[in-house]
Amino acid sequence: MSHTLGIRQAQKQKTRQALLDAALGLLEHQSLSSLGLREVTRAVGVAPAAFYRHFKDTADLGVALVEEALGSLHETIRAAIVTTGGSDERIDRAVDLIAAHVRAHPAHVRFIARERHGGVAPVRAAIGVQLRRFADEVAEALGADPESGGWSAADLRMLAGVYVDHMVMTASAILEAGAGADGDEEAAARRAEEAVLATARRQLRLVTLGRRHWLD
Amino acid sequence: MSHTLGIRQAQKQKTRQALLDAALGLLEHQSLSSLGLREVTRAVGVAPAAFYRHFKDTADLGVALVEEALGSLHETIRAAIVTTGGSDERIDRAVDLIAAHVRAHPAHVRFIARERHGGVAPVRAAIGVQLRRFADEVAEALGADPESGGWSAADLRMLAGVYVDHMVMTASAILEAGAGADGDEEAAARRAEEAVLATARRQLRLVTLGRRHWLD
DNA sequence: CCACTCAGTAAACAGCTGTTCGCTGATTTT
DNA sequence: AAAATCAGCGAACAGCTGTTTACTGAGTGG
Repeated sequence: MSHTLGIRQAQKQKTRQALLDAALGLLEHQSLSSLGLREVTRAVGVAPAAFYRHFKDTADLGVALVEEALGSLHETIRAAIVTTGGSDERIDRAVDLIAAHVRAHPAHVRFIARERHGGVAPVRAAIGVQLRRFADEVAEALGADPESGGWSAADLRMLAGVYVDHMVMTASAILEAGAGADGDEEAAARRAEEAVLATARRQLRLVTLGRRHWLD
Repeated sequence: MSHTLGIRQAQKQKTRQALLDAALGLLEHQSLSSLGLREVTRAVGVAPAAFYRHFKDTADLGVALVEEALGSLHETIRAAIVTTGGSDERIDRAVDLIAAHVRAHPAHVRFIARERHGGVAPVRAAIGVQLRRFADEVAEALGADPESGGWSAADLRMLAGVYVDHMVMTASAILEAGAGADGDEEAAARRAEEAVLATARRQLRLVTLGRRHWLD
């Protein structure tokens, strides 16, 4: 789509991506707040000073990770939104999409869940902005649904917030379920994950029922 | 209620509490994962080595903080549970209780929200256990409610989970609302907090509606 | 072809970290 | 009154941290 960037810029972006990937890996067992610059460069195999060619901070790197992580989530959300059919089918599909997303990008999901309320203010803010954007998008889609006739914009926004929050919580819960029995008991992990999905479906059904009787 | 402990043990517990308080203060702007042992002792005005007389780790200190923070929350939850009256009154009271709790223990709420998905495994586990305990308690109370006739134990547990999760999320949102416009604009902070509370009430009303029509 | 740009290097800086050691002196126990 | 306990101290340890510096050498554009 664009100017094939020179081999120099290509190499630079490759290193940048390597830094992001290494950081994401290191963040599996710690918070961004304690991620060291040297730690990241060491994992990539690059001099500490090279870090400054790409980011000014580990917080800066964190913000870049937010873009990456929520960029992929955005596609999943759009896919869930455009789903048609009865409410049960839509719920099943939404939960399946979330589960698939967690399976495809576990580190991204962990990062968002961990840093959403984390100790690094710019990262928290970036996540907040994006999630609010998602909620606006969902609210707009809900407004287009004939089932939402008579709903105020504020109520639609409130409902959308419930859906987005529930999605993030569910994604994190799926992750925990997989990590809890990891190692020798893969079957137990599968069962725990299925239990999380079943609960998530029931919770969505509860919300959908409330939605249906909102205007009484 | 107990043996008046000697002046030695009293002094020890005083130092221990000072360490906990100092840590809680330092955790306003960072995650437990990056909290240093020396940092805490320096804030208290005590030698680094003294730390080991009370905790073996900062993770260990974190677990102690979980007990403290969720101990106070537990009382608030019990107060919310025993509330009687129509559903709207119960919702208003529950939201008011949460708001009061956040005002009384902001650092505790921040700690729990931050470390619930944080980078320190033992602390995450401790929070998970306690929140699950709270949910069980809520589920039991819901089961005693005549409005829950015909509900399965699993469904009651699912509903309780929604309530507990929503409470934690709301508490954290109240905190953010207060911090967002802090400093020169106290009026704006009040308005932002009231908006959060209004949304929380509507969300609870939505869930209550779903609950009422669950058995259709 | 040649001047220039600039991603990544190696070294050095002061300052921080967790942990261990033997010690002190007030409190407790015998 | 003598003996034992033990919370807190101060010093030392190796190893880590972020940041700056002058540098190299491959890639670029006129």
